[in-house]
Amino acid sequence: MDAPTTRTDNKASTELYSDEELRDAMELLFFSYRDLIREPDAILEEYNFGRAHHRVIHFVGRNPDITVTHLLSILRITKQSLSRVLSQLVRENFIQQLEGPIDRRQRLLSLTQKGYELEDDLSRDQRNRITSAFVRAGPEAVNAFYKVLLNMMNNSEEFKQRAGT
Amino acid sequence: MDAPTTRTDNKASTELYSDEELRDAMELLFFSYRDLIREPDAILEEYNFGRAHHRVIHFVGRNPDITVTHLLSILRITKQSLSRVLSQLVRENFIQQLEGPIDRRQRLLSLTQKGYELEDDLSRDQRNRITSAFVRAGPEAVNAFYKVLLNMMNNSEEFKQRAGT
DNA sequence: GCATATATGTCAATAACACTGACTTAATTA
DNA sequence: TAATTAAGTCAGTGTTATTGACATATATGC
Repeated sequence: MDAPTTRTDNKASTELYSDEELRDAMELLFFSYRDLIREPDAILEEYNFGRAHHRVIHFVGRNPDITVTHLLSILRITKQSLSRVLSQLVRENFIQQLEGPIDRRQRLLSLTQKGYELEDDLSRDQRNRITSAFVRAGPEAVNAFYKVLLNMMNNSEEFKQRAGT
Repeated sequence: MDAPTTRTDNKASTELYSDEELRDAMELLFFSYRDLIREPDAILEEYNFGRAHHRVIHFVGRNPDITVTHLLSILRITKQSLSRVLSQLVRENFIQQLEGPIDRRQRLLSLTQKGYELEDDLSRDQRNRITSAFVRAGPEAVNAFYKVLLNMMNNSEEFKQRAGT
């Protein structure tokens, strides 16, 4: 490698994981993420939808009767950004908005039958991919996979709590 | 869950991994990916760069003397999309282009000293995150993590070959 | 040596998805 | 009643991608 010393200056070759190994891990995440969204991307195109629509469909599907505010906090986008996507999904009857029974300002979001069907379609290849990856790697590997990713992210406690239900 | 039957119709509760478990895995990837790019995103902003610049810096850093064509095939974007980002990075002296010694049409790309410094900066938090996730999960978990992600992606053989060098 | 193919770069128009800022409306809460 | 909250809208902007059409220099096949 003809990289200058700043790069190869690895602090210590005695360290557990080399910088290059860590960069490998990052690429692995990059490539597997890319391959995971490839098929849904193709399906979305048929509807003239984009990834933003997929994310909304996914999180509304997993959190029936979610409020707009809560959805915004998960997606971490602005109201205006969500608006375009969400109003399209409502207009085309993939998502329905119901007035909150307690707080009538709220518009509780949920998937319609049509929305569930699209979600099923969009996630099919992803579920197949993950299943086959889990099966091929074995059950201990699945736990390890969860452990590593949870350690990588910020609010892992919150996630575990949600996923545990 | 009050989802209609299309959703909860899980084919079989005897299956190894439930649809909800698989959707958990997808969210886990989504959230950890998002947290991984958070810090680099903030650094890029100081330079008025975006994620596209980061990707170029990363892959040029890992593949010194890469050709434009090869870089395009890794990134899977068009020449025109790369052009804007790459010419900026060259103009600001993060990347240098050298005429190919054999094929003089080629412009071999590599990071300058300044480019390596930026790459180091951008990847620091990511490397720290991954290291700590690996350490906390233990060495067997790291192998399992690789195994699962490799099984999820398309050209895993190609990746393993590259990463193995 | 000439025709063809390849590597790179550029101009122009368009689209998806995000942003900021400034408001409005309706309903809840202090 | 006043202030706050939930949701939505209008207008303008920026980044990153796209397609299509060309231009230039170099390499390669016959």
